[in-house]
Amino acid sequence: MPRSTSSPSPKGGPVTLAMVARRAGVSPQTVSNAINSPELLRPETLERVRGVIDEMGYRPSRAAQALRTRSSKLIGYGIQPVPGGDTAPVMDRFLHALSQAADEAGYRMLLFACPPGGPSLEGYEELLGQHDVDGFVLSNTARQDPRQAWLAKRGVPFVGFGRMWSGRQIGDWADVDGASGTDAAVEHLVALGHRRIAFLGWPRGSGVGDDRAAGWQRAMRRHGLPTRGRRAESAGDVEAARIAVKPLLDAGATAVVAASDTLALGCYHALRERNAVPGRDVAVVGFDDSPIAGILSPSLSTVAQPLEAVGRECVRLLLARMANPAAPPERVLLEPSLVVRDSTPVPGSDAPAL
Amino acid sequence: MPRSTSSPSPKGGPVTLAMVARRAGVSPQTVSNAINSPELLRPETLERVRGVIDEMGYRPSRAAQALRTRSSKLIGYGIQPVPGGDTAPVMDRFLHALSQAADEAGYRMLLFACPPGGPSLEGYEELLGQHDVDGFVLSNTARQDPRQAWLAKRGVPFVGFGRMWSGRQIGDWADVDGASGTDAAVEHLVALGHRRIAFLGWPRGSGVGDDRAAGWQRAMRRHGLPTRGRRAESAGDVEAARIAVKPLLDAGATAVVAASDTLALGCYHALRERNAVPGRDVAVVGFDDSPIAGILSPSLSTVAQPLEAVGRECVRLLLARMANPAAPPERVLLEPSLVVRDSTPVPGSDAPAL
DNA sequence: GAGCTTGATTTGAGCGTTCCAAATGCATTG
DNA sequence: CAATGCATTTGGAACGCTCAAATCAAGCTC
Repeated sequence: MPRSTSSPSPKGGPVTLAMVARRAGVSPQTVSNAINSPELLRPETLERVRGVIDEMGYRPSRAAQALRTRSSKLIGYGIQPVPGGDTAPVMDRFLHALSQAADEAGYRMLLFACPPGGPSLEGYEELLGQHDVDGFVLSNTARQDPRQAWLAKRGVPFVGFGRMWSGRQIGDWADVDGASGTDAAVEHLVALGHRRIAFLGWPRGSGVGDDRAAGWQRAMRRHGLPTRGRRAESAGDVEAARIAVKPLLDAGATAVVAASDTLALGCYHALRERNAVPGRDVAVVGFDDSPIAGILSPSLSTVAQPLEAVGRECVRLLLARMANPAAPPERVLLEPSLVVRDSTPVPGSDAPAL
Repeated sequence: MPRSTSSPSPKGGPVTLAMVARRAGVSPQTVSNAINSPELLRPETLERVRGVIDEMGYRPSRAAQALRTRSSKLIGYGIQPVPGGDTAPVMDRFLHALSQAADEAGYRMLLFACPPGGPSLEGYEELLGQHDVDGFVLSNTARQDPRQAWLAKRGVPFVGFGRMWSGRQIGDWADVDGASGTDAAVEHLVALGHRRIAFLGWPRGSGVGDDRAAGWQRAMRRHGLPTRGRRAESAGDVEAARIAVKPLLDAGATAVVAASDTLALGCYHALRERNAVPGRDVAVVGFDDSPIAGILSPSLSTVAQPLEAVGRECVRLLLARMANPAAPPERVLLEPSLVVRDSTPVPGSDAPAL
């Protein structure tokens, strides 16, 4: 039964609460209550008012609500230009999840274009017009960055996607348990019979990278497998990875766990160089499940982050914080999941065609 | 000279216009004018008021402004979940450009999470709370979709990223001249000495795909090169492309222009299959300059869309439309640019190492 | 010096909503 | 019958800002 939706635009202005009230023969406050506290109205009044609301196509003005209630129902999100571009898809999915979760809670995401070259705090000062947003979602919060402290001091509720790896922990966050992901990757490879499992990561000191390395190390230890000489570090690009992984292959690794899909791709290149086939000769596992993972040939097994869940958690944490600013900080660690593809073929399945 | 920025949060509420007025010894309206129409004030008054504004850290309340001026300074943008994921980086960059351009004009981007499975119009009805946004940016407007008509009827200003290929043209848009991009690709290949240049595209009927095909065809004709048997169509995924391109290679094509980087990748696979090397044996040009283009080996020459410019244009067109709703529609076509990489080596440069 | 223009500032009202306190009706009760 | 309780509804007032019109002080003209 489609609502009438009589076109309201040709008329003068938009339909206001007062117009609805007049038409329904009640006071404006009653209409307001019909929307915000229906339980206060007598059922028959409620029904009548609702009927008029529908009939007139009334929508409360967000601006007026925001002014009166001091709540804009907006959540800020600072997007940063991604230089390499390889994490863009990840952030895109995250943003989507965030937006969806926010919508479901009656909130909207408001974008703040952080200028390239890091979130200059000076800009933030100007950027965040006090009342504009009810809360903030920060991403890439790996390291202590000034934004947290700044927002905390301002009393603006915020939540981070990502732990803080250095400095004092401030505020709530949701993050993905990277160690658990690489642990699962090792577990998977061990089950396939691998024992010489190497790790290709980023230089130490990056919290995210160290976390992922730790999961590999932990799982290796658990299985009594040696980690010495099985770990290499590389910059984030394909070429650096190709070079960095060589010693690991020379040392006879039969499997490589990489800290990112891009690094895994470097590994592919290194293998091709020596006429070896990823998946057949050496197993490779990436991290992030970026679009390239599915596109590579052979397709790349990788650790997928539960971005939808992270988005939901971020919104949940943020709303909780807004409801109770004094509550103790809450931190959520989510489990990633291993996506098995052709670069780690399970025995019995067809070897990947090259 | 850093502004004082005395922390305003410990105080009671936020600083209001009236407080500033009282402190500066002027009327509220004068403070308002100091911000919105500085030229109305006597220079010395202006300076004094500005001093107090800075000193108190005053920021106008967007909510109150929006209520009074009936303009939220918000631009809506419907983000859709990208299924394949390979255009995500493109849209991510576009969104970024959009946000940046909007910021510079004093606007902010508000995200609408379009539910997966197409923009259900019913949802839009609920989604767009009349006053919420001043205007709308639509993307993926390739085909006539109901949103345009709906927004037009509602009197909501909007601009599309992408022409409408079917149906009546409605409203303003900015788009990238795909034909010009593939034309340039052919031009480049011809300059390298190629004559048997094939085109690998999507099935006919997709406006964007036909546009890109047309550019290839046009350039081929211009050079008196035959196009018969040099064109293949494929679904958008790598595997389909790998298969679809085979006949073109069999027919002796020395170069392939693809309608997307993903299709180009399929082409890479097909070449590898026959022990040919992209760039050395057969030149390949993609479209979109997605992250994979730079990551592939050999790196992929591709046509890059000027997304930053498109973003700026979208904002410009939208603002113009809002300023003058009755103006005739304006449409802008932007030139993409060819990014030459190793898959189309220029003579004299090193052949790409495999 | 009366009248007119110009420039600078103030006054009053209202944007559309929700909060607060008070009023209304009506049944129950001392 | 007056008093009490409860459920339902109402009347201002206020949120912080800007628009339109009014005021005030000079500066000019004749």
